[in-house]
Amino acid sequence: MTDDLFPSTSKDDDQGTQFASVVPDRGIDRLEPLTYRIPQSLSDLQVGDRVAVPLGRGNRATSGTVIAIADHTDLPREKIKPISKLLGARLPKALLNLAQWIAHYYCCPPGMVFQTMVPAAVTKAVGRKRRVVYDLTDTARGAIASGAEPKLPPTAALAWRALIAHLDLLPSEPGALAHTLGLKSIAGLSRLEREGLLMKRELVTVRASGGASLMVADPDHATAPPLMNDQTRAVETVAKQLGSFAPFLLFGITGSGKTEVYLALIEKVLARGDSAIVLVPEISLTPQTLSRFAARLGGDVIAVLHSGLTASQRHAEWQRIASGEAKVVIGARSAVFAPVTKLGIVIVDEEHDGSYKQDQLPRYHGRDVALKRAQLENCPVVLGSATPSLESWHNAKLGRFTLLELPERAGGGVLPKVDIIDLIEERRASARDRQLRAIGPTLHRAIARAFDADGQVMLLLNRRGYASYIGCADAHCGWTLPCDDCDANMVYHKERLPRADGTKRTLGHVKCHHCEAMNKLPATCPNCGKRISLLGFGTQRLEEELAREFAQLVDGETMLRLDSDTMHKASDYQQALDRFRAGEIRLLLGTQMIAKGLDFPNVQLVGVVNADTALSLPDFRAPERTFQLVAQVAGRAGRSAHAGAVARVIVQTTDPTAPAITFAAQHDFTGFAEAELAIRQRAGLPPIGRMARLVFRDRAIEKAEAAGWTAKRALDAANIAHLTWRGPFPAPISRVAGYHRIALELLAPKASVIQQALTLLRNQGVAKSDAHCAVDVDPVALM
DNA sequence: GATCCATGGCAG
DNA sequence: TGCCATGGATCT
Repeated sequence: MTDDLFPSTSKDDDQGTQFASVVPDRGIDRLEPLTYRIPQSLSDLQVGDRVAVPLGRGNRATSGTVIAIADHTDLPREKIKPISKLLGARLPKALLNLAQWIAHYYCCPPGMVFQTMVPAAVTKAVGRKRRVVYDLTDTARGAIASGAEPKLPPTAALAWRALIAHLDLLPSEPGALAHTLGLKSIAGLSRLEREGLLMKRELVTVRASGGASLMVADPDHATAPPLMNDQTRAVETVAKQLGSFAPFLLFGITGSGKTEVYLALIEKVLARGDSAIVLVPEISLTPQTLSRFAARLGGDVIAVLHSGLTASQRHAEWQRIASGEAKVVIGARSAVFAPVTKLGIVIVDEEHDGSYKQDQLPRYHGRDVALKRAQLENCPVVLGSATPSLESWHNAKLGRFTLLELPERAGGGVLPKVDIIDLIEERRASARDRQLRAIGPTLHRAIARAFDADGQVMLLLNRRGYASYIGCADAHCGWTLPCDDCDANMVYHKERLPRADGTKRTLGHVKCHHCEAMNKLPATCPNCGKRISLLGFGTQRLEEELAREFAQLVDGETMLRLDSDTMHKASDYQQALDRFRAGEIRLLLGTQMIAKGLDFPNVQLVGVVNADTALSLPDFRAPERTFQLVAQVAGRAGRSAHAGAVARVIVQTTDPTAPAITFAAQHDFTGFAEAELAIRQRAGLPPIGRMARLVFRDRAIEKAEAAGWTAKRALDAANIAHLTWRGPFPAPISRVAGYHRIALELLAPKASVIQQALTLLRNQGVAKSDAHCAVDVDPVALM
């Protein structure tokens, strides 16, 4: 009515025009989306659609997500640009809400979240093919249903009869259809089109190319083994909650059959017509794991998302999920964003694993996002672990999560005996021969015994390279070789490169593990001119020592080293584990990579070469990580009752009374958790309190410090109740790749208080997640 | 006076 | 995040 009273030209232009709120895929740190006009050609645009829009003065084409559609806008008309085109992907509503929660909770730009949610291959539509196909019209369907043949000239009639005999061929491209129907030409088909019986339409498909085949169903796992009582109880408890939000902590010792619980639950979810998301750490995403799921659930229903996929495979898998064809999604951290429509359950296996936390923007935690998603979609979420994070354990103790326990091994096997060996004692005992060894006499004897009994051995050493630092041979000089650009020592690496004649030459160099710096080993100490010493043990040096001490160990033949230097692709890792399982490899050594390699029945000895490496880090979670590492690797031994052989675990440490180690040796998670939680309680640390961490980085230390102090002063002035903060102080690694790092830690008893502080800092522009400032909410590593 | 480059504001 | 305008520093 007001239209008649106040006619305006722009109103006429606006007739029927709609506007979309679009979040561009950029690190634009503002929570308000941008408004775009929806052109006539895109009138079927929907909320959740991924679109291309012009952005900025140069109107650069940018991908973005439509989060709202409205009939009008208060913005001046001339500011508004039109949406360029649809990108052919649509996010379900729950993911839109999830993205906005993440942007707020983790203090990061919403566009970055959408960019993370939708794989680049999907945005770029890698492998997409558009085909024009023939399909039946409604008239044709009616004719077929009635059984009456329409009146047609001879060629068309011939085509029609051929067509109704092979309806399964539709939709199909005209040429191919004519050929498979045995027609001489497409003339008959085009006549059918003119008669209104066939129509042309566009069919969009994604062709996945390259890469290895994703899954082979493993026949050994085709049928469900009978569940034990605890497993049945766990399945029933969770199943009762299907259709509503309910978090569970499935605490099951290694080998207790957590996977069977997951499978049984997924079967129930599928029976309801719902979908399931299974998160696993990237390293556990092996063909073994996948084939077990495929054998039980059927490969067609499963989609896999992992780093080894080609771009087109990733796109194809994503579309299979979005279309509802694939109902079970298995993947690493980012699979929590799988665009399933009717989510029935989320499973987070090895929920304690640190790799669930993304260490780049957006710094989200896959497990916590899984919990939020389950809450938004009203479904249960099951967190599984043999060594739960203290966060989840605490939540279970408080009754926020329902605790489900699997205290027994499925095959009836027993947990191995763990011996703690004091490295200082060992060195004293072997002081006579002057050679410094990584393996003390006790572990040495145990390895020999395991070989005598024809068993296999796994050794864990959580340090890459040969020598972890380089120093002057003269202890009085005290010089060590640092990285020029980082606050860290250079690590000596010894590469054995093959020569043309088949022999190998040894090439040594020093590397920085924080930046890409690489140098030659200096010949002498630059400080006093004396000799250089290679100090500390890494996996390469351990490998060399083993080859020297045990004649049966030949590198690459009977012994294999597994760390990020030898494992370049997922398939290398896979192949290594296969060779170990087959028994060809007698001894497997490596970093924490070896702690997760499923089960190896013939492992008689697991050795932790130095349990102190993780324990001595300046991070309040160091004991928790040490406990997890020792407990997880110990679980590799004696997974099945092996005839006549008692599996053994030896943990070497210079701190044999450390609770993280003694509790792990007794397989006593509960004891460790109680002791450690008491410590956290006293310090107000997570999970009792909540934490966020700001790291200010700059090439100029004064600037980083100034930013830290500005933030601190803003907090001082804000006077937020129950908030405490520490710093600014230099981060434990105070410089990385030339950037100084100044940290400020926020602590509060509740997450909401942390959120209040971050919102304040964000609004004042003091902490805004960019190149100069990293905001880490619920950090898992404090380095 | 021209040009180079670090810095900051902005994107509908 | 990535672009572009801005202005101060530096070279010719």
